[in-house]
Amino acid sequence: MEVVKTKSNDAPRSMPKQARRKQLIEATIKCIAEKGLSGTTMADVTQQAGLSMGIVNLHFETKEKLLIETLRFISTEYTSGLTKIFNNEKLSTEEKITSHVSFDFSRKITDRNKLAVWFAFWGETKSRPTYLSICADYINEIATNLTKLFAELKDEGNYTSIDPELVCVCYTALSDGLWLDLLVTPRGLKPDQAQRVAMHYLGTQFYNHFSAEKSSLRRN
Amino acid sequence: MEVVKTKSNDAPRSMPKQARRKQLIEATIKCIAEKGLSGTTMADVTQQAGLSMGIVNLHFETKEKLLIETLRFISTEYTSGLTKIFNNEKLSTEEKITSHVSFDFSRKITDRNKLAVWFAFWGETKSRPTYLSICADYINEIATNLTKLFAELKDEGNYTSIDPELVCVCYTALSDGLWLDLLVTPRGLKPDQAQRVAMHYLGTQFYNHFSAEKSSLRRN
DNA sequence: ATAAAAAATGAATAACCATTCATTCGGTTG
DNA sequence: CAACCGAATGAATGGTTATTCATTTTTTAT
Repeated sequence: MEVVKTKSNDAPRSMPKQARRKQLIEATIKCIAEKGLSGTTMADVTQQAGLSMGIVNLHFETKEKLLIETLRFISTEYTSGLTKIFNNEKLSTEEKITSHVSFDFSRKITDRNKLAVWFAFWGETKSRPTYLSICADYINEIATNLTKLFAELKDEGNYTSIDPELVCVCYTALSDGLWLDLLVTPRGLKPDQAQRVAMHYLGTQFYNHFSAEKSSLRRN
Repeated sequence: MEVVKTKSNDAPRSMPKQARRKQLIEATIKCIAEKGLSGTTMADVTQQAGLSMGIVNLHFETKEKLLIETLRFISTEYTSGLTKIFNNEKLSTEEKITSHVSFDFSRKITDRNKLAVWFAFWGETKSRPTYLSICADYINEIATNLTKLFAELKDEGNYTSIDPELVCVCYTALSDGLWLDLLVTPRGLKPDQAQRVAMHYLGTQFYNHFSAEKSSLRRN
């Protein structure tokens, strides 16, 4: 058990409250991965968290709000990771792009529980526009940033026939598809192989920067 | 109303029975698209079909079985379309590949209702392996066929450094990601633009066959 | 035309599940 | 130590929904 320091009178109660919320969100992620979005009940979540039935309504008011906060949680985790890379002054354009790709296929992001949550929500966006509205902003921001990076690298490398926007759309769709692959066929591609596939595509565009020499699927 | 000929005594009752099943499956597709997998009730489906409550249990025994048959229906529709192309003796390898891509982004396949069903099920595969097992066979078959086509085109065009398997994985992930895009942001890419993105990638591999001249996103 | 069989209906049932709230718990304060 | 207060509990509630099946309607066979 953690000992929570309540000496300070600035944020005494809010800290433990946030911790509870995070605990419940993490329980929710696990439940969605194990039982699906439709199969996840309040009883499941609270039991997974080792707490009692009423706790979710106490902290989130409603099941739907818990789900929304869960989606927001993984969205924020993803976006903030990428924003950090994009704003890192120490990295060159090329390094930012490779960092972006590495992040996309890092353990944190390709965790199958989280991927299950992503796709559970994507599968419901048509019927529940709220889910989409949570992600819409970050999707646009990431696309804008990534397109900028591709445009910069195009200039730096004197590539003439590259369409940065097209490359961004293509890369984004490719990584979405690779995530789906990682989720549904865990016996197939492994994250590092998926990353190599993504780099293989970027290698076709920025051939002087991302050599395709080692992008084979068959690797020791 | 259709007039069903029941003269023949070989398959008299089975025809109308199949028709009912198809009617219910189509109602299910619409409901899943409109209300999500978790939000789709028996009452919704039967009402959508203009029939009475008990009808699903009569024809499918159980809700779960209806869902499984619905997934099987769209899987079969997709696979049989591709198989027809692959087995069409009149088409050259190049034509088979372009037909494959055209099919992937045809109206029939990019119908947002059907895409919603696809991703609704993908979002639940981790918790319900049955859903995956329905698709596992066809996924493998399609990958095998497509890899073969890429290998053939590689030989025909004397491309030296192409890895057909890698290209197949990359193309497949790319089209999955583009479908997701078509589903969640219908204001964004249109099917024909998505198809151009897919061809843009193939153009990077088979540059002598699939010219990249008109793969820009911005098109009248 | 009539009987028999099949298909369809929809009210009733039973299971499930989100939410509520009276009560308990644990810690802080005076 | 006693009074207080927010956090947590979990049994009870009420709404929802899959499934059943006795009855009705339609089709087929004689």
